[in-house]
Amino acid sequence: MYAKIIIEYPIKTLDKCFTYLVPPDMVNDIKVGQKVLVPFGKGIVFGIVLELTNDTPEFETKTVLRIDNKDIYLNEEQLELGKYLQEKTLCTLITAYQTMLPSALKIKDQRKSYDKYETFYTLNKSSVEVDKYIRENERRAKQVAILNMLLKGDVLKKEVNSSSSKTLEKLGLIKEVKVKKYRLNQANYHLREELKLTKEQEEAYQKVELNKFCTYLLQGVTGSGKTEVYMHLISDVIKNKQTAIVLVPEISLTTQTVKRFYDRFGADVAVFHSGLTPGEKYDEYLKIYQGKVKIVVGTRSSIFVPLKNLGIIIIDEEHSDTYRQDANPRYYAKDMALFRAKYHNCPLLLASATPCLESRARADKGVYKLLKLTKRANNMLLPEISLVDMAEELKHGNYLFSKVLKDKIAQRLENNEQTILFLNRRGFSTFITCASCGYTYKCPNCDITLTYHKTSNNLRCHYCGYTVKKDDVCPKCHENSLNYLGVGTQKVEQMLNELYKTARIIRMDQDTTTKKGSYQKIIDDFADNKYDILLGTQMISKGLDFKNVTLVGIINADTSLNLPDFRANEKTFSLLYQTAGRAGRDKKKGEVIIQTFNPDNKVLNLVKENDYDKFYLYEMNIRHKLKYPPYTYICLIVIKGASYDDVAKEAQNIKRYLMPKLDNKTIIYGPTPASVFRVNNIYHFQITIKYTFDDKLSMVLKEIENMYPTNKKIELDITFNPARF
DNA sequence: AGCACGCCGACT
DNA sequence: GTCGGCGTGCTC
Repeated sequence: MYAKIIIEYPIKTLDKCFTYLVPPDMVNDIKVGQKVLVPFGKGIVFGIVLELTNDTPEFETKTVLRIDNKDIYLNEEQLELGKYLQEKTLCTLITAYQTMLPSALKIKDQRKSYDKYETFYTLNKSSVEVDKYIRENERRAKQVAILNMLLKGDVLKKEVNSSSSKTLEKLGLIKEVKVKKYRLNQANYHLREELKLTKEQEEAYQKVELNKFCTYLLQGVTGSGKTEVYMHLISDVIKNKQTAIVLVPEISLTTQTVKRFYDRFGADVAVFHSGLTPGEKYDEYLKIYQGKVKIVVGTRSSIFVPLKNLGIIIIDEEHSDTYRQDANPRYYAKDMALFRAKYHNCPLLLASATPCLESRARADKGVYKLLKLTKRANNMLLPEISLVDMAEELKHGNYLFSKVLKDKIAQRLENNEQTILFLNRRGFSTFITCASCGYTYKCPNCDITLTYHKTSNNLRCHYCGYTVKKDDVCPKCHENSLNYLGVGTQKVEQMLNELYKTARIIRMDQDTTTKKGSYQKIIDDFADNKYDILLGTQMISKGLDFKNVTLVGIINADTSLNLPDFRANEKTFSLLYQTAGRAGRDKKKGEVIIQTFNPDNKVLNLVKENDYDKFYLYEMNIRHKLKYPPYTYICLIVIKGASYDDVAKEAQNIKRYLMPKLDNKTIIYGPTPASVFRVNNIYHFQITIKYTFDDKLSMVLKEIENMYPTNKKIELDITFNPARF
């Protein structure tokens, strides 16, 4: 018997099978998907068995040395999924499989075992015999005590370890047993009954057909109770003896959701995310692998968990960027979800208050089934939203806080109600804004914000390469206020403290949430009314549910609007819409104040109207005109290297190579300096490909990748459907 | 990735 | 004349 094996090195030239002889004594044990040790070149490497065959190869073979872990291997679905991942991202197959495994099971991991055991004492004789011994040895109090404990159940050895226990062991009355210990203690939960669905929820729930593949898009306004719909569906799935995956954008931002899953399904739930230690992840993986849990709630990589009999896959906040991995392999969890849902012939449910345009467009075309929740549960009212012109406020000396926002905050303090203030953090790229009127430079061709390049003092569009010189004064208001300074949360916090001396303010940003659990503490404390004002960045916009918050203030709405990204509108709408949704989640109606230098901006006015569908139609129109997704697909090639000249030259070469080989409807932009042009002295250029249909693309890109195999001067990164470019 | 083979420059 | 630079090519 021979085994076809891929080996551990993630190198393009090694991305193929090598054939090894399976020694006779291994024939019964070896399985496809197992990790094995094989001689390779001068050394010994790990590999994964992809195929077993009895055909004798025409060349000399070496022999498989041993199976690394007989019991844990990739099942048939995982092997298929890996191939799909490879196809989708152009990574090596071994990288694909590595990506699917927890680090403890990754091939390079040298540790022998992550298994932990605990030793218990258990009775080794019948209770009758033990009773007899107790009666005959009443004087031996210690021994009797131990035996009495053991009659009630097994006891941890270390709790009773003594000369007495050793004696009992020698007498054969008790014995040691080793039990696998799971690192994660089961979370505390209080099982709760299912809530009754509202009429709308019930309708959505009824429309999802189990045991049949179909993608659904559940579009529900903030507070409409999407989670409750998931629960009911999962409940049915469990009754069918099937399993479920729920993807959430970021565990730490969704603790409230996760808790609800525990409270509803208890020990059937496993949580999977990057915050777990390798050992914890290994344990959770094992539980899933052995079928001990039925529901996995987790972040992006959880889409790979080896649950069998999937009955439903749910992607919560489906518009979130976190479902795209921005390191190799650059996969999109949604693609993987689609594959698995098809494989198991089960529904895939995408859900969001603000679906990404691609999803919503597919729902419009009937590719996805659209389910809508238009009302908040418990008859909560949607908040009232108003825009404030900061250029006007600035004239009256109101910097950072408008008069109306200041007044409203004061009002809440008086009424013992809470306020959330949202500070739109700026991105990593530098763009120029006029501090007095809010003007930003835009590309006339691509309608995106121009990026500032300090060295040449000009502004460039990194989509098409359009360049202009930076003016000394603002071209719109002629003030000398063009700058690229942002405001930090600390500065805002300081100002708040000065404005409201007695208010209890808590800040939540990267600085205050790095410690484990600190995020949760802030959330809990705020929920307990220990603070009046919560000031934060992006991380406060999602999923939080505070009953007493009646005011949400958005300090600087424009920042995300000006991101040099064709999705800037979509991001802004989604962010502001979701943030606004934090207000008025109980009886009291909420209010939202959005501060902006662009009060006439269409997107902001659509946020004000609180109407996703209107925004969708507006934005689709723009996307259509400029040929952006969902009307096209985007593929991004980033060319990286230490030498500016080499990178620029090779980028040109790649473009020249691509031009004649692609479909004539496919458009190639660039090469242009990437939005982040220089990082650690590595220069980045990018080529953008816009296509609607191009069956040659994938093949041509593979050719290009092969043109730079071991060339250390140039590195390529290819991303399909990038989050931004 | 690692390692061998191989063909040109500055050294005891 | 040799030692060693890293470009190229192979690994079942």
